[in-house]
Amino acid sequence: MSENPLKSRPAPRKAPKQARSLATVEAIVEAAARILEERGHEAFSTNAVAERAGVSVGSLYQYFPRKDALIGALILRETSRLVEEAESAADQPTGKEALSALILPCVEQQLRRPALARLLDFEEARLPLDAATEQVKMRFFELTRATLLRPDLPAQTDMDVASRDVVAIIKGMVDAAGEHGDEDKRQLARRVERAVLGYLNSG
Amino acid sequence: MSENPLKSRPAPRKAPKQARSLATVEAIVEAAARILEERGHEAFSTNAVAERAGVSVGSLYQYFPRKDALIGALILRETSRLVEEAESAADQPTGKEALSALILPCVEQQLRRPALARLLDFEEARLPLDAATEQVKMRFFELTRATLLRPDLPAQTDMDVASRDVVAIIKGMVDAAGEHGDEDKRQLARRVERAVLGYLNSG
DNA sequence: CTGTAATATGAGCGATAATTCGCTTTTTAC
DNA sequence: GTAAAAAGCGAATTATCGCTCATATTACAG
Repeated sequence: MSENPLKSRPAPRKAPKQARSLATVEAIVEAAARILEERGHEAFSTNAVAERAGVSVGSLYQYFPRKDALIGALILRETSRLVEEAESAADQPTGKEALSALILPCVEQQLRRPALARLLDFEEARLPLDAATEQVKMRFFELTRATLLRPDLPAQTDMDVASRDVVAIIKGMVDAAGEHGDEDKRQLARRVERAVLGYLNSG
Repeated sequence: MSENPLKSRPAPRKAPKQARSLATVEAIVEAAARILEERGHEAFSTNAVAERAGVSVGSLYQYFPRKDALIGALILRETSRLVEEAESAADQPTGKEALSALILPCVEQQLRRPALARLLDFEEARLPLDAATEQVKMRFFELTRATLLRPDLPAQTDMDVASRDVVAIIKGMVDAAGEHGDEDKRQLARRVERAVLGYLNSG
């Protein structure tokens, strides 16, 4: 009755218990990242990832139930890092500073590994995400929303729409910059702030 | 000497001469679009496209030298349509109206077939585009640039950067809207205009 | 030291899918 | 009508790749 008719459940594999296997899992995830960013989705095969990680395919399948789980793990890793850095927004004295503290991590994340960031952004829309990832994403949205509520920023009529728009503006500009190539971190961050503040002010 | 060692040339296949084959080519391209937007990259196989188009794989390969050429044709088709509609920007009396005339087609294109638009946008970065497509894309960029030069819009210090940013803001917001689902065309267009004007004004 | 649990291995199964090619059918030109 | 060109066909070829499993190695508890 609780079986899987066609599409199988998330199928949680073995969790690493010893230090050795923890290192294996990390190596696999990082290998997946490198293959994706260097050679794209096309070359992204489980065999390629295993080889690059210096382990066997069998080991890979002990910790990741299917190929897509690798991408899932990557999304979780990268999103968690972004949100951790963005948490500092909550501590800023003014809304304007909080906004900067929100934007800078996005810019840094994107410029650090542009190809990877862009690709994962796309996969995020395609893959069903697990609860943990969904929660981290939600947290970022909440941080944005709370920032827009700061008293020194112009009030918005619909906070949900405004939050989505702001996130979309950031994502769009930062993505384009990653595609275009060489960009100065500070300059880009300043331009994104300009765009977002411009949007908020003209509400 | 003029041979292809490993990666073959664009390999131009037969061009359709009769009405029958023209219809075949169109059916194939549209089938490719439908498979991509309905079932994603995963299900996008030449056999699936041929079947959906009601032709044989052999026929498909008479007009498209390889699988990717299907996506290339789709990108050209969609981009051309967008640019055609955006041409009206040049005829607008004011810069503000020209900006609207630039933004509206983007919004319409995206909301018409959101999944397809998003996917092609991603493929555009992955695939090497032919000269024709490159030229159409350039034309859109030029239209944007010319619009930003209108005297009633605030002057920008770096027109290239400003143009890229504006395109990025449009793309980002419109993409997010397509992902989010139900959106009102007019409302979305108005919000994008707000964002772009806000950006331009705070320069 | 020894038994057991954890971890690692990689050849190979089964499935899918890109592309070709010899052939048939349809259209056009005369 | 007929020959040649254009269009269409789809089984067969070839290759790749996701994933499993029977087996080997390593770590750890007592």
